Amino acid sequence: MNREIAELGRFAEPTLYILVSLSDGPKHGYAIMLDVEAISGAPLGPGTLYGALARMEKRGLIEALEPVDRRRPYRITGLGASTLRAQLEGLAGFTRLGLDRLRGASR
Amino acid sequence: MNREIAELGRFAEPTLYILVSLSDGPKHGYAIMLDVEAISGAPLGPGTLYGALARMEKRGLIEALEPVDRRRPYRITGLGASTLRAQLEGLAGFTRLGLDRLRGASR
DNA sequence: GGCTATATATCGTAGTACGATATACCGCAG
DNA sequence: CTGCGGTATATCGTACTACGATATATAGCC
Repeated sequence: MNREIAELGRFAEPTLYILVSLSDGPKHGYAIMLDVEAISGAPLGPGTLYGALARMEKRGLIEALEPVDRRRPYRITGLGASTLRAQLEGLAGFTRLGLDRLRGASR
Repeated sequence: MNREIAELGRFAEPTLYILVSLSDGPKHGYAIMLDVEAISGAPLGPGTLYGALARMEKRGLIEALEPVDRRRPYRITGLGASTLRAQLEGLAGFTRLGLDRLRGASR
């Protein structure tokens, strides 16, 4: 049986990682990069991060706080938190279903 | 407090849904479409499906079986199954962490 | 014979991830 | 005091992808 593991390409979906990172409390971009890399294993480069942050702010998922020194912190909004919760619960159900099926509990 | 929920754009990531669908047993494209729509709620159109199937076969995650009538069934490979398991376990850990942080259990 | 469901396939567009690159400041070792 | 590595933000370009729209063909049914 094959024990190799392939990458699924673009599954990273930085938005969810960033939201989870910010659900811990406000952070600035560079801190989010380090946090996401710590919890996901995969590095989150600036090209991915700042594009995602701009999009998320435009959508009202996060909001920018007053800059401190060179840092531009972001905070998760109510919409961001409820969206994150809904997405995570959906994902949790999906992973449960998937793992059940893999265990052959379909019949 | 805002109770709205926003869509996260492209998070659907059909690859995982297709792998979960096939972990139930071999299926042909149209059956996968119906199955994925049933378990995810969101419809999976042919444009997304067949492109993803071709990519997945090229990557060795699934393999094509002998066509029966007009149906072209696919089966998940060993690599596909171990990849799916690893991805789901990673996702399960991530959702747990995220929901814990949302509950404020970080300290 | 026409409508709906089954079934696969392709094209185009818009959007996105991500590496690469650039800039600037800070602390510190040498 | 100079160079280097870490901190911090920003942008550009490329390649990839999701997904709606469209096309085609068959089978069953009313």
